[in-house]
Amino acid sequence: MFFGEYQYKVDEKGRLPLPPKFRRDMKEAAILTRGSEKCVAVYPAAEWKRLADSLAAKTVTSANLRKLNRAIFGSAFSVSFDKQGRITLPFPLRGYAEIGDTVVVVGANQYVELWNEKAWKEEKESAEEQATQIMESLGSS
Amino acid sequence: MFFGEYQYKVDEKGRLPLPPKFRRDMKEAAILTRGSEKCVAVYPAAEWKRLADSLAAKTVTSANLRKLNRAIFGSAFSVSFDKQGRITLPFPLRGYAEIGDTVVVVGANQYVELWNEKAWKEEKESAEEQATQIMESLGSS
DNA sequence: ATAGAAGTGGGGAAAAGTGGGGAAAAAGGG
DNA sequence: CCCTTTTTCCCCACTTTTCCCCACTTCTAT
Repeated sequence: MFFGEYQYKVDEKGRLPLPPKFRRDMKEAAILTRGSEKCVAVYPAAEWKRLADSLAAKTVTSANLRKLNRAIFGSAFSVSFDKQGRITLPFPLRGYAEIGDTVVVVGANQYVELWNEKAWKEEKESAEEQATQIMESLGSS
Repeated sequence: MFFGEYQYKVDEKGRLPLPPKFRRDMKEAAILTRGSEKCVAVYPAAEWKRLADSLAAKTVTSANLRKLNRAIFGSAFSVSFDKQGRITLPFPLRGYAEIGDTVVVVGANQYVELWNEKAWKEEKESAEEQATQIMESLGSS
């Protein structure tokens, strides 16, 4: 389970550390992919496999399956940690989430998200605003 | 399992590299054929055999199946890697996918696709859109 | 105050990307 | 059928990028 919010620098080589607690749950490797919002999603290998399998199990037309494969696998990258516990952010993802020389690492229960500092601030505000409503509607079901 | 998105140059001789990780899963050779969308599909030999067998298993009476066979096998090329890990893109396929002097190599789980840069950008957007819908419907389960 | 852990930066070796030359093979014409 | 021309394939060389390792600084906890 991942939670908390951390800010780090991204160095000139595109490297960024993950919090030690997160690292331990990622073992040696992690899968990065595009998040639904403008961020990068980081999955532990096992969690990624679970997600990929559940998508593969979904019955869709073959044309849709191809599209789905492209969306899921096309933007996925496997990364490993160096001796300092850093990962290197692949260029396409870095561009997509518009991450410059700083990054916000956010725990999101089953996985982790990487955000542009400014984008995260905005998302956070809107999330806090809506969280109350969502929790109330959840409670009534 | 193939994933990720990589951009390479195609040199004057029609050669292009594949990512080292992909190469390792292709052993010595690969099969190229027309993709269903405007791209080139790259199969590892084993995966290609699986595909060919599954087609052979169907009853040959259907005219449509014969057409399919011609389309798939007629435009299939076996290619090998040179010492630098490159393949040579056969001219007919290069023309079909309209691949110029740059190419985008996309992992799509069981196989790999080669795209014209611009065409991939468009396909990617529509794939993302659709994937979001499917994933959200999955999320409720 | 000190020791350990974590964040940050950079240098060097190895791997990967890119381009081109030459030999062998194939194709074509006399 | 042989010779010439063209194409293909293999190999070599250079450049760029990546990865691994080391070192320094900062923060925290005892």
